[in-house]
Amino acid sequence: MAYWLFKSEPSTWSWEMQKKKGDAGQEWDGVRNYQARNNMREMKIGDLGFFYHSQETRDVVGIVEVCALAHPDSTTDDERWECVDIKAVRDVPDPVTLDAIKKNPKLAEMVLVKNSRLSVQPVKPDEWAEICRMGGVSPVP
DNA sequence: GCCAACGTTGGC
DNA sequence: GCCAACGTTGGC
Repeated sequence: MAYWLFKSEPSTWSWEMQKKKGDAGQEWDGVRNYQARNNMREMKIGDLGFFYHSQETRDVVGIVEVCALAHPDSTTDDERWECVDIKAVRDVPDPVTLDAIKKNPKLAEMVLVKNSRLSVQPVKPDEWAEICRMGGVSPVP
């Protein structure tokens, strides 16, 4: 079981939109970055991820689960780009802001802090637990 | 809205 | 294979 973080601008694809998809899930399309794609290729069914809103509120607002392995991205004919499907699992009752993450020494090594531009990134188990604690959500759905 | 950081592209 | 130019992202 691995942990991840998915970043999205709410104006493009928000947590509300993701939740409306329910258990059907949604493909995480539009990624045009090799590192992000490679991360998606590593994902397994049942892996969990944070849903992070960039640009506007800059916070972790939800938890998602990988529900389809990497497959060709339906929004392009370019074979290089693949994506997984994810479904919303639950809200984070107390959204964890980037600010709070940066202030927490335990989270100083997070990719979110070190490489803010990577849109799909791995999260370490202890980072997962810490953010769940801060967000008031159980680390296991 | 600005700009730094980063990734990608393409000429050589 | 290098590197300059360019485009994009995302924090501020």
